[in-house]
Amino acid sequence: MASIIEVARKANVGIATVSRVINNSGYVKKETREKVEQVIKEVGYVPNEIARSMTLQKNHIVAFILPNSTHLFFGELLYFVEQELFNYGYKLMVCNSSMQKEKDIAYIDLLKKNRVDAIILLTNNDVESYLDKNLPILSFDRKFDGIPYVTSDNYHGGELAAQYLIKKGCKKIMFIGDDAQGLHTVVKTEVSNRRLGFFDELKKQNIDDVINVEYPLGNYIYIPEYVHEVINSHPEVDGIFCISDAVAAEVILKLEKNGRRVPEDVKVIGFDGGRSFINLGKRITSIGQSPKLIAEAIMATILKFIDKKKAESVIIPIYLQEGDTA
Amino acid sequence: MASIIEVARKANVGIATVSRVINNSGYVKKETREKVEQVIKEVGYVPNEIARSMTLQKNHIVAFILPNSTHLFFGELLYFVEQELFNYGYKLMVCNSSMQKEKDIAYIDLLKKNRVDAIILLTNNDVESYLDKNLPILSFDRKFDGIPYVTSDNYHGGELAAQYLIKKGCKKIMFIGDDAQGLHTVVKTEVSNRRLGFFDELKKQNIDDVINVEYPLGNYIYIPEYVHEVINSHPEVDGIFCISDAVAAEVILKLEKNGRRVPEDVKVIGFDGGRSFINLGKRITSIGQSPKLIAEAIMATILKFIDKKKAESVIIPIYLQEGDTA
DNA sequence: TTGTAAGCGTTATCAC
DNA sequence: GTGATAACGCTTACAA
Repeated sequence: MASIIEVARKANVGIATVSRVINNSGYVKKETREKVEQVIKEVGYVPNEIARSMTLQKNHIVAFILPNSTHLFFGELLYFVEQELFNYGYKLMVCNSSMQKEKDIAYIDLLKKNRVDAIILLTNNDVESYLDKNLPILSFDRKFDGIPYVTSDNYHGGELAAQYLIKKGCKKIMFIGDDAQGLHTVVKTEVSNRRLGFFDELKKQNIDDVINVEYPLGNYIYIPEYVHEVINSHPEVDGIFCISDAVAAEVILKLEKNGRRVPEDVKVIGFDGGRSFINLGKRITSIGQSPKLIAEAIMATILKFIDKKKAESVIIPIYLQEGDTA
Repeated sequence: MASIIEVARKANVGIATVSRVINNSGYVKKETREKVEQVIKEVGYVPNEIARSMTLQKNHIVAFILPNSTHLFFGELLYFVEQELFNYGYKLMVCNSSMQKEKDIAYIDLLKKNRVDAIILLTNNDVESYLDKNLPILSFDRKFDGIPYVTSDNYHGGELAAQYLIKKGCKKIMFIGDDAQGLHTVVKTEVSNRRLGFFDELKKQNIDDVINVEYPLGNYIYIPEYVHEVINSHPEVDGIFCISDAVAAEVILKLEKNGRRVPEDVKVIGFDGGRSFINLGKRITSIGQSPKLIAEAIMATILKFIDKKKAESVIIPIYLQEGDTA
């Protein structure tokens, strides 16, 4: 494949001139430029980004490490992140960890070697010790020491969920989630604030007797069997807040299988929003996160990294998304 | 950041020796190796992949250009492709074209500059003239001149759909799809074989009077309003094959809104399978494609590119996935 | 076993 | 305006 040297030779100019032409930098006489451009076309020259990255110490690649791009919300976030990056001339490398800590780590190592311009990290694993503080890493939904993060306003989301269930007349309330604030898992995630906001708001409204069902993090979708048993053993419950729409969907399915109508008998509200509306059944009432706003905040953080400015953590507003289940 | 030279100096060896150590290549005396490894740890040296790519003319990056990673089937395919690549030591760059031809082209250009080791192309746009035949490009579901492709056995899928509807007793049958074989769109896709196999099989079973509803490709999800009108104007139809599960979902929703029960009054069968099962309503009966098998075939093709062997096109088997709608 | 040096394809500095 | 040339960090003959 033709290199800049070949172009320079055929155009009877120095390589610096060719470089100036392709980058539109510095002064080049009009005729020289035209001559060079013609040769470029003739030999089908395409600049080599790898060599460019080498000199510039910058490859315009950003990596996104996430548990699973097929998870509806994560996948949507991925899409918007890619759009933002494209608009700013960056490419996206996708790294599915499949929830495995070893894969998180393998990817972090890999990306260090690849000198990517930034890493977006979305994980529930305790990888703090692998995170170089002066590497351009930002995290979504997780706090790691010295690493800026972007997250939705999970606490307020919890409050909204509580308010909504109460407004709808629920008396006996339950929370179901795979998040454990250190009880079962090591890492404390921002997601646990959903539960905190929810419980705080209930207390504020004088509801203390709330059933809290937590279980160790799995694959974000399926719920351990015993959780369903717990639900069944509480027929008095008439309002449930689930940590995600995926969990809400599972819960609703089981409730209806056991003859309890949603929302007539039990109201269920989830978290995430967006695409949970695209399905053949009920639309899940949910606390919505905006993947677009989140992607924009992530991009802004990355640009700060690139400008060598200090990046602050950001909290993105959430909203209630009314559906058919609460 | 420390380079190989710094390590060499501090370990009192040549850079070639350091290179041998980090790549486990060639002979290195045990003590020398240990000394070098110790220095590497001390200075926190991480090999620079960019420089490595430069020398090796190979960057271990594969790019996947696709319309939209949030599309359920595409997203799932993306996930499996990434897994395959990871297992073989390759990284994945994701390029969402959002169905826009200009973005397809922009990405193809970008990837030429980046000298990626392979490009997986999934598009409905006519980008043939931008496809360098000696570039390592493979396509999914589309035939481009001189480019190997991987696709599901769409034709047989169509046949299966026909057989199933007939078996279920359907008499008046309709096909709905956004694929146009040149009627509306420029590119002939492999997907059009779904329709061909379907019609051929019906004819074989002496059903000739089939209603064919086609419309220009949109975003894979929403259907033009007039299609719904066509459906309504044919109350005699009792079996519908839709080009995808996304389309089937739309169709089922509208049918039920208009008081026609699925599958009691009308049986509907889609195409894609897999995740359409995860929702709060009926599971769509579908002709399933296996993203895992497809990803494996794609990986095999990429390995052929890398080995400079000739890559043949591959057709992946499909299967019937019974659900609640037919 | 190990070290030297060429080469990979750019950009940028500095003369001219 | 333009052209040498160093530098980026690595791999790999080739020599020792």
